Amino acid sequence: MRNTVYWSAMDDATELLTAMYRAMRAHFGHQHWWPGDSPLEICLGAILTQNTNWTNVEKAVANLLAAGCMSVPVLDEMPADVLAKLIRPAGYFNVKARRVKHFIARVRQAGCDGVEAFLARPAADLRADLLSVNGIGPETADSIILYAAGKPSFVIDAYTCRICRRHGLIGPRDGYETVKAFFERSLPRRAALWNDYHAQLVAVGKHFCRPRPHCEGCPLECFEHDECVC
DNA sequence: GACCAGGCACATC
DNA sequence: GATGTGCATGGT
Repeated sequence: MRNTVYWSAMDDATELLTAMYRAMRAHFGHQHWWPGDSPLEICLGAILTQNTNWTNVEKAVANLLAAGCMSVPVLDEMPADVLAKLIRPAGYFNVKARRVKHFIARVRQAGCDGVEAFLARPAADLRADLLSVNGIGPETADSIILYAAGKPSFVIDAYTCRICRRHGLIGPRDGYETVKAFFERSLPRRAALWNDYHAQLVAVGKHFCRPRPHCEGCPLECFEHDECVC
C-alpha cells in the first residue's frame, strides 16, 4: 500500500524522506541523541537497551556509574555474575552481562584500554568487527557506530520498520539490510542527520506508531491521503 | 494479569 | 532460509 500524496507526487525517495524529517522535526524538535555522557556509556546503553524499555536501561547505567564501573579495564576484570547484579533492572541481565563482557573483551583484544581508540576506524571495518562479537547484532552495531563513534551508519529498529511498512515505504518482508540500504542511499550521508532522523522515528514510534496505533496528532498524518496509518 | 519495550542467538523444521 | 523460542525487568 503506497498511499501518500507526497510519495506519488515526489520523483524520488530523497524528497519524501526529507519531507518526513521536516514534519517530525517540527513536531518533536531535535532529539539530542544518544543519551549518555561518554562513548563507553553509549556502547553499554546500546547493548542494555536490547528489547528493553529505556527507563530500565537508565537504572542499570546509573548502577554502573555509582559502582565506579564505567571503564573498560574495570568491566574486563569484573566477574559476569557481579556485572549481572548491577545491570539487573535492564532485564535479561545474565544474557546482557555476557554480551557486555564479550564486547569489552573485543576492545581489549584490539589493544585498547578505552572504547575511543577502538571506535577510531572506518565505519565498515568497525561494523564487521562489531558484528562478529557474540551478542552484537545489526541494530546494536549501527547504534554504536552512529552514536558512540559519530560515523554514518543508519540504525534500523522495530519502530522504523513498523512506520515504513505502514506507510508503504518498504515491503512487508524487507529485512534489516534492505531497509538500511533504502535510508542510506536516499539521505545525504551526514552522521548528524542520520542521528536525529532515527531518533525522530523512535519518537513517532513511541507516541503514535505502536502495535495498537494512535494516529491523532501524528506528524506523519499528512503523508496519508485519507488517514494516518501510525 | 496482559501487554509492551530502541534484539539477539540458537534450535528446529 | 524461515520460523519459533528463551532470555527478564518494570511501566502502563
